[in-house]
Amino acid sequence: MKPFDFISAQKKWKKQWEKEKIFEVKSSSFSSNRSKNKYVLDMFPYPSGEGLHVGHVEGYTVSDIVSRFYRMRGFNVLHPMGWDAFGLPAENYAIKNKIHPEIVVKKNVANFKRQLKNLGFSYDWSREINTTDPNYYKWTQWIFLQLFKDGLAYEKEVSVNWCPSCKTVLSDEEAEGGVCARCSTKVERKELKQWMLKITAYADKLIDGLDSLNWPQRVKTMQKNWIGRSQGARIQFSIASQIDTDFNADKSGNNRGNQSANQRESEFVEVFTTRPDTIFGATYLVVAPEHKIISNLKSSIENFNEVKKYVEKSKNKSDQERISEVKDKTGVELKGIKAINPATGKEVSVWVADYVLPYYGTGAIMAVPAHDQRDWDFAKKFNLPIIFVISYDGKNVIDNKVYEEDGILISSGKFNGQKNREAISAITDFVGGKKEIQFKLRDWIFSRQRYWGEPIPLVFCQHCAGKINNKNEKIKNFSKGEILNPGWIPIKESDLPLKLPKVKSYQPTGSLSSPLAGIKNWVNTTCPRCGGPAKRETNTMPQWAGSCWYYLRYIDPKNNKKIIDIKKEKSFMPVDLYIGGVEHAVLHLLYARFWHRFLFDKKIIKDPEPFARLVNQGLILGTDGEKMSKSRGNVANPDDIIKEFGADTLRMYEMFMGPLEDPKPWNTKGILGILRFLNRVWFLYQKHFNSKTAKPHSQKTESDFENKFNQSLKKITEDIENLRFNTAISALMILLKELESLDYFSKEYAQKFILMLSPFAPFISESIWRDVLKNKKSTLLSKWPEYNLKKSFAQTIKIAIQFNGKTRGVMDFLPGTQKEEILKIVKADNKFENYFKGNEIKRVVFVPDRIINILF
RNA sequence: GGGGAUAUGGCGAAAUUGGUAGACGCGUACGCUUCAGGAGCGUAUGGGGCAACCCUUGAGAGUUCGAAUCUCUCUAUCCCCACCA
Repeated sequence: MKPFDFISAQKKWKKQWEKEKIFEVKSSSFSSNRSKNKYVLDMFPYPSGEGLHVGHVEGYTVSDIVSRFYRMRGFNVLHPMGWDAFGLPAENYAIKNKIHPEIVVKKNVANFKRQLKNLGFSYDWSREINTTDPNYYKWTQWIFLQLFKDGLAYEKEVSVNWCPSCKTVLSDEEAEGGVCARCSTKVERKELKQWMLKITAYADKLIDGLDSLNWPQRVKTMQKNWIGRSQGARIQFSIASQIDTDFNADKSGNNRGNQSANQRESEFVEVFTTRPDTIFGATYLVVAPEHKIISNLKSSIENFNEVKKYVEKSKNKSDQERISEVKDKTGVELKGIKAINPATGKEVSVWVADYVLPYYGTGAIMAVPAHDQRDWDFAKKFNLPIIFVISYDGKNVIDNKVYEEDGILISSGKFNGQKNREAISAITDFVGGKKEIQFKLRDWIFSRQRYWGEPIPLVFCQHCAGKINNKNEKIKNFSKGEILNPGWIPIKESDLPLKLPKVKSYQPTGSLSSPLAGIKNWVNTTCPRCGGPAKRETNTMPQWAGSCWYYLRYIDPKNNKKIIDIKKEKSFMPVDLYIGGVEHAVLHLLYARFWHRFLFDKKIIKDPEPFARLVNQGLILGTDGEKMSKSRGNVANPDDIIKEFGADTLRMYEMFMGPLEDPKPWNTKGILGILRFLNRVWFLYQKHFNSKTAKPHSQKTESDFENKFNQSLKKITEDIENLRFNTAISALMILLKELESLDYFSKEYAQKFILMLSPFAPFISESIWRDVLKNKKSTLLSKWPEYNLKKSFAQTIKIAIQFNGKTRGVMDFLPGTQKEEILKIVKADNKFENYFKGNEIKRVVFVPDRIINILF
């Protein structure tokens, strides 16, 4: 007999399935009850030139098995696919080869699609989307406009990575290690006006929303840490300057910003702390190099030149350099000025140091060296005073190292003797502090100085800017966004999409703007408000934008009136199962949740969270146990494996490798096990059901077999529900052995077994199902077999016989056999004679259907 | 520095969630079959011992009739965040 011909089966069924359109979800599903529907989603790929990776295959096989399983159980399953095709690689390729990114993307998409179809994935291709399609990014731009109108988009000076040799802005990934990824030149920092999205406005909702989600704990924790909510207080330290008359805070801009010109208050520094309880031990202040106090008190700072030098140096430091200094902190004292500790009333020195971050809290801290490691290090280095205010027993301190634990307050005036945590609130009030919650999360930098992205649909109009800035003008016709960003006017929604213009060169312009800035007739336009001359925004959106909402568009991909019909959205959202790599634990999954929450608040959609259940597949490593990479030469290519062993074999092997979420090394030999298994299935059906080779048989199926079959069916059903595919496959293998040992193989069980195999190995299953067993419709349109619970138990049960806790034998019993009866049989068995000799039974531990443990 | 995860044969891994440790697969050995090929089938396969038995789930302790599983103390590896006040 010839082994199964995978290649021609793949060809045949691929075509047939397409013709029968069996992967398309019924349109009536979109008006049906949510409980009848399932939404199984993959993280859509970036269509790179390399094609599909075995890691993609892992995730996509999981979602395909689950989709097929649910379909066979009678659900309407939405299982779509699309392309996240904006972004750097295509642009870089375009620069190098002078080919339009659109052409490159088209080619890569075609290749990916070919590969996905070869694997038999049951995607509904009629809902395919592409983030670079103007009909799609029209709505990405539309969402941006809603965010803008609501005041959630604003412009801000941000420092960016700049490569002086390539003359271009670099992303953080391109600037890793402080050098340009392309030319290894040292990366510089440059200040640039960028669009920001106010994701911080959603910080609370994004943390609180996590509770309701069935996500891996580690991803939830990562998001929580990333958002970084912490309870603390703002406390003011007033500044005493020796040259008080030189103050001119208002002229140079006050750091509180809104004081009137005449009313001069003395300068102060506001700090943020989570530990107001330690304030009596605050022996100095540290401000970030960017802190306004430095320029405000310029003339009071005696060593201003030295300070200025330090500030300049810090600004040019890469993140890498800053991190390498964690152990050895740098800083300069602001000589000539002192701050007053509001708790003790004593003068403390003020320092500038770049270990204080400008964007967190107030950009200034009170340093309590006795109880904070960083402050301790800094104080030791610069010989600053250290005062212990928490003691483990209220009396003594160990003064040769930092004490970070809780305890009893000392040297803290009227708070002495209290537990430090319990005194936080009272001490905050005592020093006039304001309780506040701070987040680590920073607003989302949304501009990219690139060509290959969604154009930002705004124009700048000088005339409108003047109107908004003129206080006498009535500005109530303007949106929040327009008032927040004077001069920036959104283009009309009816003019969307704002298409990317063709450009001659994708080469960076060398200035800080995108290649779009060079297209004069595109940049120059008219203002949608006043009709006057205006200029378009030339930056584009980041790659994350398109992936923030693509899962919504699959539900209603052709709607050109609305982003999505809420009625349709209701019948499929939230996503039942979302599968992808952990690498998106924070960025993509947080940005998507942010946009989703916003759309929810705007009542465009009905559910506040997009992904009810998230699963991360584990990384597939090379045969050497290392991460697969070209340079290591340990990359397994799906195309090669499909050619040699077949798509079913690849799918099943990847599922058999180990638990879904664990990292797993590739083993080329291991594939053979699956190949053998599938061929044995093929031979079994040839033997029994091929009209030329099959022999007639007449026996009835034994009831013992029925029980074994039902047991396997139950296990496989439950394993698929719990995404435990490795053990499901092992159960299929055991079952196959059972089937091979049968003389008579009834058609009923032959059918059931193939249906059970079909989600894993759709091609061979379809061949057997339709060509050998002569069924008309696909396995996918057939019902998943139901197990008979009564028959899913073994007829006899093995019970372990233990003496003094050690297993000495195993015996078969009927399920539910009583303790006394088992004991009688064990005693009568001469195998165990020796154990009873000369011993008196003290106790018998019995677990029904499991063990009997006889103790002497 | 903080957070999270993992650790079981030569290898990938199972273990009904406290009840026969090593299912299933790979590899290996021996045998069978064939016009010999990296094919197919069968048997064996954690370690030690002739044996009855003993040892064995990263190391060490504890709880229990019974621990891979629970508790404590270590060790190693991996991932994420990283001067967040």
